[in-house]
Amino acid sequence: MQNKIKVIFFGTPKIALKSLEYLIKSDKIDVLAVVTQPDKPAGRGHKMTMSPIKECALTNNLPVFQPKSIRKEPGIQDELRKFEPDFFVTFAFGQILSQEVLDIPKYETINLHASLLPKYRGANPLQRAIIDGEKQTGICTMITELGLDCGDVCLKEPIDISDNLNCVQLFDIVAEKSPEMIEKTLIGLVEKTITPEKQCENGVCMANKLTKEECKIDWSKSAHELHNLVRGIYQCPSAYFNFNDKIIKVLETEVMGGKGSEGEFINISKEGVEVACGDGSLLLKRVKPEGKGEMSARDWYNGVKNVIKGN
RNA sequence: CGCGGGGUAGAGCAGCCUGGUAGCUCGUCGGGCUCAUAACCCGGAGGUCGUUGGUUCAAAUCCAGCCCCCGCAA
Repeated sequence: MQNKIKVIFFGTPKIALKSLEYLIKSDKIDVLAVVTQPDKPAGRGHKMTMSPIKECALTNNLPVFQPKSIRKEPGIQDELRKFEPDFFVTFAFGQILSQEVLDIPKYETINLHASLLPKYRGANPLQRAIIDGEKQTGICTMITELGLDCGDVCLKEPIDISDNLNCVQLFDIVAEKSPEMIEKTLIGLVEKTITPEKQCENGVCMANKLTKEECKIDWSKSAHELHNLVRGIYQCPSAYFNFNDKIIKVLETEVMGGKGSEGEFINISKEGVEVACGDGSLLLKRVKPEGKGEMSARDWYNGVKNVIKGN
């Protein structure tokens, strides 16, 4: 290949960071600019915080654009057009593009989506796949079209989900595998060795945003379902239940076969606290009570016993 | 100045309001019981109560400052 492929990278959270870094270092790709979400007040104290992608762009002296909504800001669109990019690359950007935006690059806009399309289109594909107990998910690169994750698929790579894999581990796997897939897709499209394929419309399902209600543990559900929920939303934002008016986040569990009334602590052991569910029981191994750090469920119970006695 | 919880033995907590011998569960060490045990019984070690200063005859406890950890919200 004679010339580097000129791209503008659209992304926001950490999962896309390795991809951006990789493309910047690549000798086949030239990253011209970065588009990311505006800085926002975040965290305790509401300090203004920039996205991980912006930080990376700044340290690499790349121009950064932060539209509130790229669709509604023709000024920024014009700026991007001036770079004469070959491609736009989007990865967890967090905004919907418009046709005017899609028309800017010489070739296409490609998007990376972490599911085996057409399954799990939308906001939370990784977490949804685990919550649903899927044994496999994957990563797709695709041609971006106006609908949500509905464009033709370029490359597809499956990822197995083992029984105890949590979403943070899965994020890491996706973050790790994505960079090369993006590069391959770009090169493949330029050299016409990749033919994008239409998605089969039969298997479409959506990965909707998680609601707060979904994150609360309902002990009438089966131990399997709850185990999947716990690992599916591990640390972000974590499944929880209430105890003594405190939120107790559950970080690690194991499915057991114990019996008892739903929500009852049926056994305390070195391994943790076993709680009866609608079907089977769930062994809580690691928890994080409100205001406290992460601890083993056994330690938590040791402390909480005191308070119950005191009441 | 977004709202809030917390820092006490290796771990998790109580005690603080109403100052006066620092306690509980677990772990650990030693001993006992037992065919055996992660179960039970007996005993031991282990804490300048985050830090600095103030009030007091006396501060984990009251007051002020500082450091650190975390939940909500965004």
